[in-house]
Formats: sequence, structure tokens, C-alpha cells
Amino acid sequence: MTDSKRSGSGEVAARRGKRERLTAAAVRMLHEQGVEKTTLADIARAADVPVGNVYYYFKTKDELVEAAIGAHAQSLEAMIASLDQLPAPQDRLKALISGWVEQRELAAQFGCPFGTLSSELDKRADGLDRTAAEVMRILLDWGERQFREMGRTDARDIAVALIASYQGISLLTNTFRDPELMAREGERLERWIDSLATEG
Amino acid sequence: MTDSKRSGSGEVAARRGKRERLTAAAVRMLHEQGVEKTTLADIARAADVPVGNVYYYFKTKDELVEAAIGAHAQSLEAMIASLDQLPAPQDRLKALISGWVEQRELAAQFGCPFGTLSSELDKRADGLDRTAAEVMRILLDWGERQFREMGRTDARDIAVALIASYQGISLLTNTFRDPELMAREGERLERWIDSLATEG
DNA sequence: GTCTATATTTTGATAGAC
DNA sequence: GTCTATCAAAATATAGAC
Repeated sequence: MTDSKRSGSGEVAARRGKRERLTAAAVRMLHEQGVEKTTLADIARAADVPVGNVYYYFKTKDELVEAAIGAHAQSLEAMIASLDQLPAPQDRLKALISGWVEQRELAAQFGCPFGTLSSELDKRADGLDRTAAEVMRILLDWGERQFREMGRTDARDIAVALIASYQGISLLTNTFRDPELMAREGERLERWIDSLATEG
Repeated sequence: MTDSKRSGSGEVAARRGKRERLTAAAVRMLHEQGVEKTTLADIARAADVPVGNVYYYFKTKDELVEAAIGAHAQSLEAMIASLDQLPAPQDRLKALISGWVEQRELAAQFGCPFGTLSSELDKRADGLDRTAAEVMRILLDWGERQFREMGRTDARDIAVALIASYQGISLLTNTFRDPELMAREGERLERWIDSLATEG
């Protein structure tokens, strides 16, 4: 078995490694350049994989976009699991906002990584926009649970309002290239969360 | 002067007519399909102008995009002039929100006409994203003036928050293809405007 | 001013050597 | 499994007849 180093688990590791590098590169490039402007060559270069080799891992560009959406879903689930460690729903929500504010420089450069992707996919006929909507719904449902736990009967509406505020301030932060916009809106949202706990 | 019908003011009218049709078609197509997905052929077809003729009016695709931004600026100025007819700033702001809610079906299909454009342009290197930012600033400045007239010292921050809420709910309304999201958020924002007038 | 035909470039995707 | 070379289609832009 002189081929033992090149076959077996070695191949699997290489395969997974490249596939994951391509997915990570896709997430980054789609965020920075958008779906339509990003070419397969861009992604291949960012992943340090030859262009022609991309098709061994992903049959079409859409499959790469789908993999990027999946990666966003995984990140989101991990973030939610982390937030759920906190005992009080108010603190969980405020920790979510803090995370947004921490990413304000990236938002100023390229907007919300998932919001801009979702927005762009909504202009396409295929089903990838529905996949993105599913991911967005995970965050919305989590937010609703927090507000319900705080005793709000309008939990869904204010969860929608919170996520909308984040998506909107991401767009403005990006449009004006001003991370301070996100910081100030974050402070306002945290005060708002506190006020919701005391009000009816 | 056998050519009198084809030269002189007739040509100017035709020229202006086609240019304006192309601009209007660009606005519509860029909204529906996005900048990168929309081809010059798409715009030409929507304007009922032969593809090759487009270049007589616009030297590049970017010039067409710029014209579309200019058209948005004009629409915005017209809307502001109309809102300014109302005597009270609260009513002007609530009329703005009503207008957003009225357009909810279009938002569900394609998002905010200007927000999605601005978001996409921010992913490009050229200066068109700065032009879009100028237009967005017109609305922001107007909102700030209304809140200041209401006696708010935090006028800029809440103007940013209001526009962000609209941009964000447009994105969610589009993502979930649900115009009702915009309607409910509109109601919430109107209650919020009222509460600002009574609070400090 | 208008339009057809076409040049040029880019991009998604494939064939086939190694 | 990897990679080079290349195809085919689409898109921007131009040339030149009318």
C-alpha cells in the first residue's frame, strides 16, 4: 500500500479541508462583493484553490451560495447557544446587541453579512431566497421567545422591530461608512430593552 | 426645410422622451432585479428602445445607474415638498410612515426601492455609492428637522432610528414576502411618534 | 437620431491530462 | 483528487449603415 498516505483518511481530510475553505471564502466574498459581483474565480482565489477544481466540490455557483447560507445558519445557532447561557432574557437580548455593536466596523464596510445576502437573494427567482428566510426566522423566533419570557404579549412584533432596527442601522452604517451610527443605535436599543421590562 | 418635422424641437422631444423612458425603466429594473443582475438589454426592452441605441443616451451602464439615483432624488424631493404642506411635524412624520405602509406590497416583492439600490452600490468601488449616500442624507436631514421642531434634543439619533426601522422592516417584509410586517411596524412607529411628543 | 451587426470581455462550466 | 486549457454563453460596448 504505497498509496496509503494519499488515499484513505488523508483524502477525506483534504476534501473536507478544501470544501470548508471554499465555503468560508464564499461567505467572505459574498459579504464583501455581493452575490452577483463575486465570480467563482474570486472565491477560488480567496480559498487558494485552482478555479477548475471548484467544480469537484460544488457543481454550480448556486451550490456555493447555498453552502454560504448554511455556514451563516451554523454561526447563528452557535451564537444563540452562547446567548442562552445567560439567565435573564433582558441580558441575552442586550448581549445580542453588544455583539452587533462590536461588529460595527465590518458593518460600515460591507453591511450585515446575512442581511445583505438575503436582500440580494430576494431579487432572484430560485429558491435560495426561501432558504435565507428560514435562517432569518431562526433569529426572529429566538427574539420572540426572549420577549415572551419577559412577559410581553406583543413579543413577536417587538422581536420583528428589534431585528429590523439592526438590519436598518446596518444599512445606514454601511451607506454612510460610519460605525458610530451602529454604536449610538445600540445604546438606544439597550435603553429600549430596559424600558420594556418595566413598562406593561 | 423638408426635414422640419424630424429636426428642431421634434428631435429634442424625442431625445428627452427616450432618455426619460430609459431612466424610468432603469429605476424599475434596478429595483426588481438589482444592479448586477440587470442588463442593458433588460432596461432597453423595458423602455422599448433598441439595445444599441441606449449608448446614444448613456455612454456606460454606470451612467444609467447614476440617472436612476438622480430620479430617486427627485422623487424624494417631491415627497418632502408634499409632506411639508402639513403644519405639524408629528403629522408630517406620520404621513411619511403612511406612505411607506401604502407601498408595502412593492416592498414585499422587491424591498425598499432606494435602500436595496444603496446596499448594492456599497459593494462597489466606484463613487456611485457616495451619490446614493447623499440622497439618503436628504431624508435623514429632513427627519432630523421634524424631530427638532418637536423639541427633541436627540433629533438626529431618533431620525436615524426611524429611517433604520423603515429600511430594516423593508428588508424583513421582503425576506418573508409578508406586507403585513410593514403594516404592523408602521402602526408601532406611529404610536412611537405620538409618545415622543408627550415625553421629554 | 436610429438601429443592426458585431467586436471584446467576462464568466460559468466542462474536458481531459496527470 | 488535482489542475490546465478551453468551451459556450452572456454582457458591455462599438462601428457604421441608414
